[in-house]
Amino acid sequence: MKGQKNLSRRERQIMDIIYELEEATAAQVLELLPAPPSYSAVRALLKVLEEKGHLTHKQDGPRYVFLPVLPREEAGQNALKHLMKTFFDNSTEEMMAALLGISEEEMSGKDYDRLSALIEKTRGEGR
Amino acid sequence: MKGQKNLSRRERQIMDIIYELEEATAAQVLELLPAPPSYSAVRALLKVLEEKGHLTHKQDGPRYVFLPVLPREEAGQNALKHLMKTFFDNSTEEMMAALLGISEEEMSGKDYDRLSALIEKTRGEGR
DNA sequence: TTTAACATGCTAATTTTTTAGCATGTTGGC
DNA sequence: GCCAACATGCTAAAAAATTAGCATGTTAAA
Repeated sequence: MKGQKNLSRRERQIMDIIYELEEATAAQVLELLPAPPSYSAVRALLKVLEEKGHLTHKQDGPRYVFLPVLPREEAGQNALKHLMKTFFDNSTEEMMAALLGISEEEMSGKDYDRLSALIEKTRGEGR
Repeated sequence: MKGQKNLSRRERQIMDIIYELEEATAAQVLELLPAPPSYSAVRALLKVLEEKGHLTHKQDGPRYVFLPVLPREEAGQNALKHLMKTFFDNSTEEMMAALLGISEEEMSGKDYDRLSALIEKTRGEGR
Protein backbone atom coordinates (compact mmCIF):
# COMPACT_ATOMS: atom_id res chain seq x y z
CA MET A 1 0.00 0.00 0.00
CA LYS A 2 2.92 2.31 0.47
CA GLY A 3 4.28 1.67 -3.00
CA GLN A 4 6.24 4.60 -4.37
CA LYS A 5 3.31 6.86 -4.02
CA ASN A 6 3.75 10.06 -2.12
CA LEU A 7 6.96 10.76 -3.88
CA SER A 8 7.54 14.26 -5.14
CA ARG A 9 8.21 14.90 -8.78
CA ARG A 10 11.99 14.85 -8.58
CA GLU A 11 11.99 11.97 -6.15
CA ARG A 12 9.94 9.90 -8.52
CA GLN A 13 12.18 10.74 -11.45
CA ILE A 14 15.17 9.65 -9.46
CA MET A 15 13.59 6.42 -8.28
CA ASP A 16 12.66 5.59 -11.86
CA ILE A 17 16.20 6.15 -13.01
CA ILE A 18 17.62 3.99 -10.29
CA TYR A 19 15.13 1.23 -10.95
CA GLU A 20 15.96 1.35 -14.60
CA LEU A 21 19.70 1.10 -13.95
CA GLU A 22 19.20 -1.21 -10.98
CA GLU A 23 21.65 0.97 -9.08
CA ALA A 24 23.32 4.29 -9.71
CA THR A 25 25.69 6.95 -8.45
CA ALA A 26 24.73 10.58 -8.03
CA ALA A 27 26.57 11.40 -11.22
CA GLN A 28 24.63 8.80 -13.20
CA VAL A 29 21.35 10.05 -11.87
CA LEU A 30 22.26 13.60 -12.73
CA GLU A 31 23.09 12.56 -16.25
CA LEU A 32 19.70 11.01 -16.84
CA LEU A 33 17.54 13.59 -15.11
CA PRO A 34 15.47 15.80 -17.39
CA ALA A 35 16.23 19.50 -16.96
CA PRO A 36 19.05 18.49 -14.64
CA PRO A 37 19.76 20.60 -11.59
CA SER A 38 23.12 20.83 -9.89
CA TYR A 39 25.06 17.83 -8.75
CA SER A 40 24.55 19.18 -5.29
CA ALA A 41 20.80 19.14 -5.67
CA VAL A 42 20.82 15.55 -6.82
CA ARG A 43 22.82 14.50 -3.82
CA ALA A 44 20.41 16.26 -1.54
CA LEU A 45 17.48 14.44 -3.11
CA LEU A 46 19.23 11.11 -2.82
CA LYS A 47 19.77 11.78 0.84
CA VAL A 48 16.11 12.60 1.31
CA LEU A 49 15.10 9.40 -0.44
CA GLU A 50 17.41 7.46 1.77
CA GLU A 51 15.99 9.08 4.90
CA LYS A 52 12.49 8.25 3.74
CA GLY A 53 13.52 4.64 3.40
CA HIS A 54 13.23 4.32 -0.36
CA LEU A 55 16.91 4.04 -1.09
CA THR A 56 19.98 2.66 0.52
CA HIS A 57 23.57 2.90 -0.58
CA LYS A 58 26.75 0.95 -0.63
CA GLN A 59 30.24 2.30 -0.86
CA ASP A 60 32.09 1.70 -4.08
CA GLY A 61 35.59 3.00 -3.67
CA PRO A 62 35.27 6.70 -3.06
CA ARG A 63 31.61 7.04 -3.96
CA TYR A 64 28.13 5.95 -3.04
CA VAL A 65 26.11 3.65 -5.20
CA PHE A 66 22.41 3.94 -4.46
CA LEU A 67 19.92 1.14 -4.77
CA PRO A 68 16.23 0.73 -4.06
CA VAL A 69 15.10 -0.80 -0.81
CA LEU A 70 12.04 -2.35 -2.40
CA PRO A 71 13.25 -4.92 -4.95
CA ARG A 72 12.71 -4.06 -8.57
CA GLU A 73 10.39 -6.96 -9.13
CA GLU A 74 8.02 -6.00 -6.35
CA ALA A 75 8.07 -2.36 -7.28
CA GLY A 76 7.26 -3.29 -10.86
CA GLN A 77 4.35 -5.43 -9.80
CA ASN A 78 3.00 -2.71 -7.57
CA ALA A 79 3.24 -0.22 -10.37
CA LEU A 80 1.49 -2.63 -12.70
CA LYS A 81 -1.37 -3.08 -10.27
CA HIS A 82 -1.78 0.63 -9.92
CA LEU A 83 -1.81 1.11 -13.67
CA MET A 84 -4.30 -1.66 -14.12
CA LYS A 85 -6.62 0.01 -11.67
CA THR A 86 -6.18 3.51 -13.04
CA PHE A 87 -6.40 2.92 -16.76
CA PHE A 88 -7.69 -0.56 -17.36
CA ASP A 89 -10.64 -1.08 -15.04
CA ASN A 90 -8.62 -3.67 -13.18
CA SER A 91 -8.89 -5.93 -16.17
CA THR A 92 -5.94 -8.14 -17.01
CA GLU A 93 -7.32 -8.63 -20.45
CA GLU A 94 -7.66 -4.95 -21.23
CA MET A 95 -4.19 -4.31 -19.99
CA MET A 96 -2.73 -7.09 -22.06
CA ALA A 97 -4.53 -5.80 -25.10
CA ALA A 98 -2.88 -2.43 -24.57
CA LEU A 99 0.47 -4.10 -24.03
CA LEU A 100 0.16 -6.03 -27.25
CA GLY A 101 -0.92 -2.83 -28.94
CA ILE A 102 2.22 -0.95 -28.08
CA SER A 103 4.48 -3.90 -28.77
CA GLU A 104 2.92 -5.03 -32.01
CA GLU A 105 5.36 -3.33 -34.33
CA GLU A 106 8.47 -4.93 -32.98
CA MET A 107 7.05 -8.39 -32.45
CA SER A 108 8.04 -11.37 -34.55
CA GLY A 109 6.24 -14.66 -34.90
CA LYS A 110 8.62 -16.21 -32.42
CA ASP A 111 7.87 -13.48 -29.93
CA TYR A 112 4.19 -14.33 -30.11
CA ASP A 113 5.04 -17.97 -29.59
CA ARG A 114 6.90 -17.08 -26.47
CA LEU A 115 4.00 -15.07 -25.12
CA SER A 116 1.62 -17.93 -25.77
CA ALA A 117 3.96 -20.33 -24.06
CA LEU A 118 4.07 -17.99 -21.11
CA ILE A 119 0.33 -18.08 -20.78
CA GLU A 120 0.22 -21.83 -20.98
CA LYS A 121 2.93 -22.09 -18.40
CA THR A 122 1.07 -19.83 -16.00
CA ARG A 123 -2.14 -21.67 -16.63
CA GLY A 124 -0.42 -24.89 -15.78
CA GLU A 125 0.90 -23.58 -12.50
CA GLY A 126 -2.60 -22.75 -11.37
CA ARG A 127 -3.66 -26.36 -11.21
CA MET B 1 6.94 12.75 -24.65
CA LYS B 2 5.12 15.01 -22.29
CA GLY B 3 2.99 12.23 -20.85
CA GLN B 4 1.83 12.99 -17.34
CA LYS B 5 5.32 13.51 -16.17
CA ASN B 6 6.17 16.73 -14.45
CA LEU B 7 3.07 16.51 -12.36
CA SER B 8 3.37 17.21 -8.69
CA ARG B 9 2.30 14.65 -6.14
CA ARG B 10 -1.22 15.93 -5.66
CA GLU B 11 -1.66 16.65 -9.31
CA ARG B 12 -0.78 13.11 -10.17
CA GLN B 13 -3.12 11.70 -7.56
CA ILE B 14 -5.93 13.77 -9.00
CA MET B 15 -5.20 12.80 -12.58
CA ASP B 16 -5.19 9.16 -11.58
CA ILE B 17 -8.55 9.49 -9.91
CA ILE B 18 -10.05 11.21 -12.90
CA TYR B 19 -8.64 8.63 -15.27
CA GLU B 20 -10.02 5.88 -13.12
CA LEU B 21 -13.49 7.43 -13.06
CA GLU B 22 -13.19 8.70 -16.63
CA GLU B 23 -14.52 12.01 -15.36
CA ALA B 24 -15.21 13.52 -11.99
CA THR B 25 -16.42 16.50 -10.01
CA ALA B 26 -14.38 18.23 -7.36
CA ALA B 27 -16.44 16.46 -4.71
CA GLN B 28 -15.71 13.04 -6.19
CA VAL B 29 -12.02 13.76 -6.39
CA LEU B 30 -11.98 14.94 -2.81
CA GLU B 31 -13.67 11.76 -1.73
CA LEU B 32 -11.04 9.54 -3.29
CA LEU B 33 -7.95 11.53 -2.38
CA PRO B 34 -5.75 10.01 0.30
CA ALA B 35 -5.31 12.30 3.29
CA PRO B 36 -7.85 14.60 1.75
CA PRO B 37 -7.37 18.35 2.07
CA SER B 38 -10.20 20.86 1.94
CA TYR B 39 -12.71 21.03 -0.85
CA SER B 40 -11.22 24.40 -1.59
CA ALA B 41 -7.77 22.95 -2.05
CA VAL B 42 -9.03 20.34 -4.47
CA ARG B 43 -10.71 22.96 -6.57
CA ALA B 44 -7.53 24.98 -6.69
CA LEU B 45 -5.58 21.96 -7.91
CA LEU B 46 -8.16 21.20 -10.54
CA LYS B 47 -7.82 24.71 -11.80
CA VAL B 48 -4.06 24.41 -11.97
CA LEU B 49 -4.37 21.17 -13.91
CA GLU B 50 -6.73 22.84 -16.29
CA GLU B 51 -4.37 25.76 -16.81
CA LYS B 52 -1.53 23.38 -17.48
CA GLY B 53 -3.63 21.74 -20.15
CA HIS B 54 -4.10 18.36 -18.50
CA LEU B 55 -7.77 18.70 -17.75
CA THR B 56 -10.77 20.34 -19.22
CA HIS B 57 -14.27 20.60 -17.85
CA LYS B 58 -17.84 20.62 -18.91
CA GLN B 59 -20.76 22.09 -17.10
CA ASP B 60 -23.25 19.66 -15.62
CA GLY B 61 -26.08 21.64 -14.16
CA PRO B 62 -24.60 23.74 -11.42
CA ARG B 63 -21.21 22.04 -11.28
CA TYR B 64 -18.09 21.30 -13.26
CA VAL B 65 -17.24 17.82 -14.40
CA PHE B 66 -13.55 17.48 -15.15
CA LEU B 67 -12.10 15.19 -17.76
CA PRO B 68 -8.63 14.48 -19.09
CA VAL B 69 -7.47 16.18 -22.25
CA LEU B 70 -5.34 13.21 -23.23
CA PRO B 71 -7.67 10.27 -23.85
CA ARG B 72 -7.55 7.47 -21.34
CA GLU B 73 -6.35 4.96 -23.88
CA GLU B 74 -3.35 7.01 -24.93
CA ALA B 75 -2.47 7.93 -21.39
CA GLY B 76 -2.62 4.27 -20.43
CA GLN B 77 -0.36 3.27 -23.28
CA ASN B 78 2.12 5.98 -22.41
CA ALA B 79 2.15 4.85 -18.82
CA LEU B 80 2.66 1.26 -19.93
CA LYS B 81 5.62 2.22 -22.06
CA HIS B 82 7.19 4.08 -19.23
CA LEU B 83 6.70 1.17 -16.87
CA MET B 84 8.11 -1.24 -19.38
CA LYS B 85 11.23 0.89 -19.68
CA THR B 86 11.63 1.48 -15.98
CA PHE B 87 11.03 -1.97 -14.56
CA PHE B 88 11.08 -4.47 -17.37
CA ASP B 89 14.07 -3.64 -19.54
CA ASN B 90 11.71 -2.67 -22.33
CA SER B 91 10.77 -6.32 -22.68
CA THR B 92 7.18 -7.13 -23.55
CA GLU B 93 7.72 -10.66 -22.41
CA GLU B 94 9.03 -9.71 -18.99
CA MET B 95 6.19 -7.33 -18.52
CA MET B 96 3.63 -9.90 -19.49
CA ALA B 97 5.15 -12.39 -17.13
CA ALA B 98 4.73 -9.89 -14.32
CA LEU B 99 1.18 -9.18 -15.40
CA LEU B 100 0.34 -12.85 -15.37
CA GLY B 101 2.01 -13.12 -12.02
CA ILE B 102 -0.20 -10.58 -10.36
CA SER B 103 -3.32 -11.85 -12.04
CA GLU B 104 -2.75 -15.54 -11.55
CA GLU B 105 -4.92 -15.93 -8.51
CA GLU B 106 -8.10 -14.61 -10.00
CA MET B 107 -7.74 -16.20 -13.41
CA SER B 108 -9.96 -19.01 -14.62
CA GLY B 109 -9.34 -21.37 -17.48
CA LYS B 110 -11.60 -19.29 -19.66
CA ASP B 111 -9.62 -16.19 -18.83
CA TYR B 112 -6.47 -17.84 -20.09
CA ASP B 113 -8.29 -18.82 -23.24
CA ARG B 114 -9.21 -15.24 -23.81
CA LEU B 115 -5.66 -14.07 -23.37
CA SER B 116 -4.41 -16.66 -25.80
CA ALA B 117 -7.05 -15.60 -28.28
CA LEU B 118 -5.93 -12.04 -27.88
CA ILE B 119 -2.39 -12.94 -28.77
CA GLU B 120 -3.45 -14.87 -31.81
CA LYS B 121 -5.61 -12.01 -32.91
CA THR B 122 -2.77 -9.54 -32.60
CA ARG B 123 -0.42 -11.89 -34.36
CA GLY B 124 -2.90 -12.11 -37.19
CA GLU B 125 -3.15 -8.37 -37.57
CA GLY B 126 0.57 -8.10 -38.08
CA ARG B 127 0.46 -9.90 -41.38
C1' DT C 1 54.32 14.05 -1.86
C1' DT C 2 51.81 17.33 -3.91
C1' DT C 3 47.77 18.58 -5.95
C1' DA C 4 43.83 18.56 -9.12
C1' DA C 5 39.69 16.09 -9.44
C1' DC C 6 36.01 14.52 -7.33
C1' DA C 7 33.62 12.78 -3.21
C1' DT C 8 30.56 13.78 0.88
C1' DG C 9 28.21 16.67 4.86
C1' DC C 10 25.76 20.34 6.05
C1' DT C 11 23.13 24.64 5.69
C1' DA C 12 20.28 28.00 3.92
C1' DA C 13 17.68 30.42 0.31
C1' DT C 14 14.47 30.13 -3.54
C1' DT C 15 10.70 28.23 -5.83
C1' DT C 16 6.78 25.39 -6.19
C1' DT C 17 3.15 23.09 -4.21
C1' DT C 18 -0.52 22.75 -1.26
C1' DT C 19 -3.75 24.55 1.50
C1' DA C 20 -7.57 27.37 3.44
C1' DG C 21 -10.71 31.38 3.63
C1' DC C 22 -13.82 34.68 2.06
C1' DA C 23 -16.94 36.85 -1.35
C1' DT C 24 -20.33 35.82 -4.40
C1' DG C 25 -23.55 33.43 -7.64
C1' DT C 26 -26.91 29.64 -8.64
C1' DT C 27 -30.11 25.87 -7.71
C1' DG C 28 -34.13 23.66 -6.07
C1' DG C 29 -37.38 22.53 -2.47
C1' DC C 30 -40.76 24.47 0.66
C1' DG D 1 -40.49 34.17 -3.59
C1' DC D 2 -37.11 32.77 0.02
C1' DC D 3 -33.44 30.45 1.88
C1' DA D 4 -30.33 26.69 2.81
C1' DA D 5 -27.13 24.05 0.34
C1' DC D 6 -23.74 23.98 -2.63
C1' DA D 7 -21.21 25.91 -6.62
C1' DT D 8 -17.33 28.87 -8.37
C1' DG D 9 -13.59 32.85 -8.40
C1' DC D 10 -10.02 34.80 -6.35
C1' DT D 11 -6.35 35.72 -2.96
C1' DA D 12 -2.96 34.86 0.18
C1' DA D 13 -0.65 32.20 3.73
C1' DA D 14 1.70 27.83 5.11
C1' DA D 15 4.27 23.88 4.03
C1' DA D 16 7.14 21.14 1.18
C1' DA D 17 10.24 20.49 -2.45
C1' DT D 18 14.07 21.90 -4.98
C1' DT D 19 18.11 24.08 -5.52
C1' DA D 20 22.85 25.92 -4.80
C1' DG D 21 27.03 26.91 -2.11
C1' DC D 22 30.67 26.22 0.95
C1' DA D 23 33.69 23.44 3.96
C1' DT D 24 36.06 19.44 4.06
C1' DG D 25 37.84 14.72 3.19
C1' DT D 26 39.77 11.20 -0.10
C1' DT D 27 41.84 9.38 -4.26
C1' DA D 28 45.17 8.68 -7.65
C1' DA D 29 48.33 10.20 -11.00
C1' DA D 30 52.33 13.14 -12.11
